Amino acid sequence: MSSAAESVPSPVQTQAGASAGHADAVDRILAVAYELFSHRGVRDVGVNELIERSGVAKATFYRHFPSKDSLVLAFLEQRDRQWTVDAIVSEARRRGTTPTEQLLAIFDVFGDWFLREDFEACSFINILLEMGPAHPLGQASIDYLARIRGHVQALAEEAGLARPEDFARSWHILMKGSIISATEGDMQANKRAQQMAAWLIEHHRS
Amino acid sequence: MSSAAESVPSPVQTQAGASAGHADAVDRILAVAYELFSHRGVRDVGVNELIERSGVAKATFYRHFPSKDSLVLAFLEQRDRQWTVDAIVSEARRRGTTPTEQLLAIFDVFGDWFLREDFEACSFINILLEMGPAHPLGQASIDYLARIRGHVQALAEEAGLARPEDFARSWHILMKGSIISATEGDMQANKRAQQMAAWLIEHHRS
DNA sequence: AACGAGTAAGACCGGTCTGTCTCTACCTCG
DNA sequence: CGAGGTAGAGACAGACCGGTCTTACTCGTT
Repeated sequence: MSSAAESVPSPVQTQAGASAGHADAVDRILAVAYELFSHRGVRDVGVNELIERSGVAKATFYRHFPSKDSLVLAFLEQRDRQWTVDAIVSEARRRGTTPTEQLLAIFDVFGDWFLREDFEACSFINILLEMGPAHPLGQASIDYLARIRGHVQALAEEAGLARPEDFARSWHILMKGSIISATEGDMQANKRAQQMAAWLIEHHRS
Repeated sequence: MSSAAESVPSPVQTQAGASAGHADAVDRILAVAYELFSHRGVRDVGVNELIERSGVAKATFYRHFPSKDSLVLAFLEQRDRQWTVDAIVSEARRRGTTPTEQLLAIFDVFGDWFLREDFEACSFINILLEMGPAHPLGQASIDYLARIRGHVQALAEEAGLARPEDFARSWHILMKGSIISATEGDMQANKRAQQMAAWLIEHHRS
C-alpha cells in the first residue's frame, strides 16, 4: 500500500561531513529530473541527457541512484511534495476559509495551473499510463494518487460530509477528468468540474 | 480539426485486382497492431515485434506503411471504429430506449469493460499523454477524443438537453476520470461517475 | 605532505530502436 | 513462357539505450 515513499536516497542528509565544494550533485540531478520527467515523461528522457543537463559524471549519477528507475521514484516523491502538497492542497487551503470553500478552491487553483504555457498535466497519471499499473513505477504512481485522495478525504471530514472516502473517490474522478480535458485544450475544464463538484458536496451533506 | 481520419492506408481496398494468395499482409499487420498498441502503447511496441507477430517481411511492412507512426494512425482509426463506435456508443444505444437512458447506459457499458482482465484503458488518452499534445499522434488522439464528445453531444440533442456542447464536455470529464480511476483499480468508478452524470442531466433539463 | 573520498569526462559494452536494402520464391496476367 | 509485382527472410546502418568502468583531478582531513 504505502510502498511509495520509502528508500529513495534522501537529498537532505547527503554527505554527512564531507560536503563537496559545488552544489551537491544529487540536488542538481533531482532538479533536472523534475524538469525533464514532469514535462516529457520517463521513457523520453535518457540517462545521458540527465547527466549532461546536470553537469554530472555518469559514475556520480550511478553512485547516488542505482538505476534510472530509482531516480524516477525520487522524482515522484519530490512531485508529491512540490506539486500535490505545496502547489495544490496548501494553496487551496489558503484560498478558502471553510473546508467546503477549500475543497472548491482546488478547481480555482487548477484554473491557474491549466493556463500556464508549460502545463505538464499530472505526472502520476502520466507515468501510470506510460508504464502500466503492473510496473513498479505505475504502482508507485497509484500510491501517490491515493495520497491525493487522502488530502481530499481529510477536507471532506473537516467539512462533516457523509461517506468521506466515497466522496474523495468521486471528487478525484472530477480532478483527473478535468486534467485530461485541459491537456486536450479545454481551458474551462476546471469550471465544468467545479460545478459538478458543488453538486457532489450538496449530495454528501447530512 | 478533423485531420484525424484522412490518408491512412485503407485496409479495405488493398490491391485492386492483384489480390495475393494468403490473408492480406495489411490485415494481419493491423490486427497485431491493434492488439499490441491498445494494451502496451506506442513506444513499448517495436517494428520488429510487429512484423514477427504478424508473419510479415520488413520490406512488406514498409511498403504498406511508410513509417511506424503511420501504422499508429491507422490503429487509431480502427480503434475509433471498433471501440468508440461499436463497443461503446452502439452498445449504449442498444441498452437504453430513451436518449437519457442511452446516455446513462454508457457507464453501464464501462462497468463491464472495467471488469475485463485485459482492460486496456482508453488508447486515445494513453497515446495523448504518451506522446504529448504537440506530437502528430497526440493531435490525432485529441481529434478522436473530440469525436467521442460528438457522439455524446448528439445524444444530448436527441434528449433535448440545454447547451449540448457544454453538456458533452462535462460528460466527457466524467468518462475520462472514471477510466483513470479504473486503471488505478477502482471497480466502482463507473457507478460514481454515473451518479454525477445523472445530476448533470438533471441540471441540463429545461 | 600524503592520503582518501568524491568528482568530471568519457570510452566502452551489449542490446534495442527505426528504417533501408538485398535476395529469393511465388503467383498472376499477358 | 516470361515479365512484373508481391511476398518472406534477414543482413545491415546509424543512432540511442541503460549501465560499467577507467582515468585524472580537486578537495578536506590528518
